[in-house]
Amino acid sequence: MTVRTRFAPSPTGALHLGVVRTALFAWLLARHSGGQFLLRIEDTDQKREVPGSADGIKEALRWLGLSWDEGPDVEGPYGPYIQSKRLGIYKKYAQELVEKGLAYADPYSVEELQALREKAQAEKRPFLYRDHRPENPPAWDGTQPLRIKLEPKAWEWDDAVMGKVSMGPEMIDDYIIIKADGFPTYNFCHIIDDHLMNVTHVMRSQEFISSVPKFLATHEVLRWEPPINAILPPVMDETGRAKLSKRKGAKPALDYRDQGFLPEAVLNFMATIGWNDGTEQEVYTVEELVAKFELARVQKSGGIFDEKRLIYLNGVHIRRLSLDELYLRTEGFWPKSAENADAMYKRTVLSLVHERLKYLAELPGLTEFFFTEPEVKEAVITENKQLKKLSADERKAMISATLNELETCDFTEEDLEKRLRPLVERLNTKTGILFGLIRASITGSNVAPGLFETMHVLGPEKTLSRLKKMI
RNA sequence: GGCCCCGUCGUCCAGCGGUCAAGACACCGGGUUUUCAUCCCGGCAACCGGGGUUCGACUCCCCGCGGGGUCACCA
Repeated sequence: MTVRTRFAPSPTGALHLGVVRTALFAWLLARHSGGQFLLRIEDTDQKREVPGSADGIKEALRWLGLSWDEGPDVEGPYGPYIQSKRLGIYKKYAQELVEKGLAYADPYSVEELQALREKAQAEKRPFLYRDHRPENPPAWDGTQPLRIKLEPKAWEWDDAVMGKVSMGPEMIDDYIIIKADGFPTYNFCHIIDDHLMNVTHVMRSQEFISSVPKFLATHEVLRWEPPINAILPPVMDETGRAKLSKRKGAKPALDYRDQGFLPEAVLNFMATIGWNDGTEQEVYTVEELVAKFELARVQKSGGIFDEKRLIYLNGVHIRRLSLDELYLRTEGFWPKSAENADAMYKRTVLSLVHERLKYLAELPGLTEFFFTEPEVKEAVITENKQLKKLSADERKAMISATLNELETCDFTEEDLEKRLRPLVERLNTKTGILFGLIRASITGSNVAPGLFETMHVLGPEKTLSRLKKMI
């Protein structure tokens, strides 16, 4: 049996990382088993649809490399893969159920229903629609909601992640399969699609677990064999008190791209919330994830989204990149002042900050002074515990001596070191002080790459003029 | 509230009846170093509680407690 999984988002806004994790696990299972991964757009709620968000979702998936074998833009044998284009299919199945007496029109108004619900709540008992099933329902003319008739019974099933799960008959009720606007509900049409598209493993996040009996019962009514269900543990926000959601401020996935997070790092991070391979390995390439992923090792308990860990992993993945590869990825992240800079020069600058980068948006802050004259603020001196002890005259004297020494320097790293180290002794000071002063002068910062390499890359002209400016 | 799921360091997690309860992130020390970062050493820190079962429970069972989810013409 070929494994077929799917990711079926609603185009109601940007994709956030909690949802990405669901997509990732489905994708990993398909890729691991050499099966197929489908993308299906579930746009049956016209009111909530956000124009353009389906494109945003696809863009995010492409950025992450979660490629789909069938879906919008990649037609396959079971298309279309957009639910609003499949309305006829759902209607056909609905009609069949009506004819068999397995579905019926709902005669109640929204208000009447609401009143019944409130009454039940006031009496502290669960509301069940089936207690109010109309005895002689009106013929379904398509303007009333259509309900499926489900037999109330207890269900027990095997979930690929949670194991044995059971729920009582109160979890089953006649639910709406076609809304008054003619669109099907998720509960109904996703089952039809998953079946028709031969999806073998259906992954859903934990919020759906109590709906599973409903899905199973629907399969029974349709006389279909249900797929393997897998409930994924929730990803919680940093407070640990709520599921990650855009309402709670989860950032869109593409924000991470714009911050300069690498897709492989994001995938690595998300995969290890709720899954591990049982070894001590923490850093994975995407290929390794594909090779090692298995549903059986997916955790039952939820995990917190700890961005610090993502940042750490991103740094690891950046360091693993070759300089050439990293350079390719930095496009769009350089400071404005680097706009017309020479590619070779930028590449060299990049080599100096390669292992310091945690995410690419840090690039301007780390490299700006290589491209434009830094402003040396007073604070750079006063906030440096070594330099603030120096008087202005002492500083001038040191810089003068440095300028003097560098006059005949060829500005190779070796020569710079050969000149400046002895100067420390001659000036009767400490390396931290002299080098710190030079660094502040030429970079405008107390934090920068190694001094000699920085001076070498900057070259004699800029270095000397910046030093002179300090006097 | 009913129902359901979950419960190991602050965080991600290993463990699957017998371990000094491992690793990583974060944090704190120390080393390397001209700063930062990297790298290397070290430290802090956990089995929710109570009952069982057992020669022996983090591991199995029950009851609490805690957290999350769900009870829509949303997905």
